[in-house]
Parts: sequence; structure tokens; C-alpha cells
Amino acid sequence: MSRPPRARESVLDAFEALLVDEGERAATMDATARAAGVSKGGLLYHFGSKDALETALIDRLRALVDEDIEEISAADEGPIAYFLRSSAMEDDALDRAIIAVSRLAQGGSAAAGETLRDIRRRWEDALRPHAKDAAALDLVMLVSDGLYFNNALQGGAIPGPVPTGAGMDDLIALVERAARD
Amino acid sequence: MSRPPRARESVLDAFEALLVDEGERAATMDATARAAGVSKGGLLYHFGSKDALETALIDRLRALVDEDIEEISAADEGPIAYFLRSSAMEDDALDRAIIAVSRLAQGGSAAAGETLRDIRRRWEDALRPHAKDAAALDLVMLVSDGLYFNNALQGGAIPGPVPTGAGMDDLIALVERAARD
DNA sequence: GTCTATATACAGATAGAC
DNA sequence: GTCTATCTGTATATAGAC
Repeated sequence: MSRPPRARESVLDAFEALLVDEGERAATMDATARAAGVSKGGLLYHFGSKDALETALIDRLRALVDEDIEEISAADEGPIAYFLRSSAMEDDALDRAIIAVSRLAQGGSAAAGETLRDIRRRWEDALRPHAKDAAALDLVMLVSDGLYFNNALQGGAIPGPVPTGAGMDDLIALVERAARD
Repeated sequence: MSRPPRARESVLDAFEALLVDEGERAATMDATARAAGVSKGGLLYHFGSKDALETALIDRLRALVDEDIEEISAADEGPIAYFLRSSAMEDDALDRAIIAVSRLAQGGSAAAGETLRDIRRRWEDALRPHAKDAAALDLVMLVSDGLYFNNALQGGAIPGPVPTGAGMDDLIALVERAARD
């Protein structure tokens, strides 16, 4: 695994941040270059096209999901609780990458949409052994989708309608009681 | 209530269809005019700007939600079951309008985002009396969000991971058992 | 590897004819 | 009320200097 150039990574970080904080429309190559502190030409040396930039972000997401799938199976508080709790986070690398790629999917990227469906399938497969039946698995997946949806929809700093703290604990307990094997 | 001109409504239908079927980026004024069978100038007679077009679609959604809130309270199978079942529909006027406005929100429209948050709050208020506690209400809302999310994400005709038929009945039974008062 | 300058395409919007 | 023609801004991408 050859580690990629620093400049390349910081361009990718800037692109992701723009997608998450200001939406797909604001994440232009110009704005990305400015945010990363390089010129448009400099950006295009690392990523030959907008499509290449999007593909690189999608690849980063896939790598983060690989790690996450490992952690789900090994989680102390149980796979379902771990999965739901991590669905509501806002600032770790995985969640930022998912939100960013969701924005690309909404903006019309077919590759982004396929990636998100694929990821969802992998999570579903990882959790299936821990749910008592199909409806229970549907329930867990849909609550997780709902948590992501609400985090993805709110523009920036607006507090969403998603439960936090004790409210989140109560929700997880309720879902586990309904879904656990 | 003065009924609006036929041409105006068909432009709005075309705009909504483009948003739902091909995404926010494809729903340009040019494409909307073409799909509605008018020229760009013709479209701009009815809607003086892109913003006016978006506002009209948002207003249409608000009106449909007013009707829906009435029906939720009056539903035979119970408000929660009715609400969840209607969250998974794909082709009635309300669901198409929600998906279209969700696309606008993702594309950066602040007004669309506020409208969606407002609608969610109204549904939550309508269902609160029928849920046994806060966690139960969170559960119902998040499952509904998840159903919408999955319908909104898939590009066009791709079958989503959302349960249908008997699977949906099982899910609703599970949620009701967990959440009902 | 990174820059400036420029080409090309398309979005939203205006003007004025019919 | 609907059209064509045109203006302006901005996004992606290329060419070539440093």
C-alpha cells in the first residue's frame, strides 16, 4: 500500500468537507481547489477530472466501511447497539464520508448510488445473524437509515430531530428488545 | 381558491417528474420546459425564476401534507400503521412531492430543507398521542424516515431494499407492538 | 508539481416579436 | 400567453509556462 501524496489527500479532505458542509452544488473543482489551498491546475494534476475526484472519495468510503464491518462483529455492547449508535455520529471519518457520498448520489452520480446500496447490503449481511427474523432486521436497518437521513439532510450546524444521549440509549434498548435474537 | 392555468400545472408536473426520476441536476429550466412541451420563454412567463418554480413545488407539497395529516388521525388501521404504510408508497402525489422537495433540499435549497423539517414536526405531533413514550415515537419516526430515504435514494426504477407486501405487514406489526400506547 | 490563461458548454435570465 | 434570440455568469477541462 503506497501512501498517497499529502497534497492529494488534502484536496480530497477539502472536497469531502465542502460536500458535507455546503452541499453538492457548492463542491465545485474551483471551490475545492481554493479550500485545499491549491490552484485549479494543481488540483487537476492530482485528479484529472471531476469524475476521478468523486471516484477517489468513493474508494475512501469503501476502505472505511471495510474497517467498520470488522468492528461491528467485535463490538462489546453487541452488534445491533454498536451499529445504531455509530449511525448517529456526525464527526467521525466514516460518517462524514457516507454523507459526502450521499450528496454525490443525490447529485446524480450512479457510482455513488451503487456504492451506498452495496454498503447497506454488507451491513445487513453482518447484522442478519443477530436479528431474530426478517422484520427485525428490516427494523434495525430502517432506523439506521433514518438516523443517517436526518444527519445528511440538515445543512450544517442545525440541530436535527435525532435523539442524543439518554434518548438514544432508550431508543437502542427499544430496538434491541424488539429485534434481538 | 382560483384554479391555476393548465399550462402552469403541467410545467410543475414536469419539474417534479424530472426531480424524482433524474435528480436535481437534471431538473433545469430548459429540461423542464422541454418535458412540459413549452419553450423556456413560455415557462418563464408562468414562473419568473427558478426560485419561483421551486417555491410553487414546495407550496404544492404543503397542501398535500395538510390533507395527509387529516387522514392520519382518521385512519381505520390506526395512525401508526397508516403512517408507516404511506411512508413506503412510491407513486402517490404526496410521496412524489416529498421526494422532489428532498432533492431540492439536497441541492442546497434552504426553503426546501425548512419545509421538510416542518412537515416532520407536524407528523410527529400528530402521532405523539398514539405512542407510549418518547423512544417509541422516535422509533416510528425513524423507521418512516428510513423508508423515505430508501425511496428517495434509488435513481429511478431500481427496486430498493424496502420491504413490500407481507414483509411490510410484519414490520408494521413489530413496530406497533414496540411503540403502541 | 504547480501555476496562469483560455476554450467550451451550459445554466439562469432578459428583450422583444408574434 | 408563448415564441426566438441573446446576454451573463460559472463549471469543467485543456495548453503550455515555470
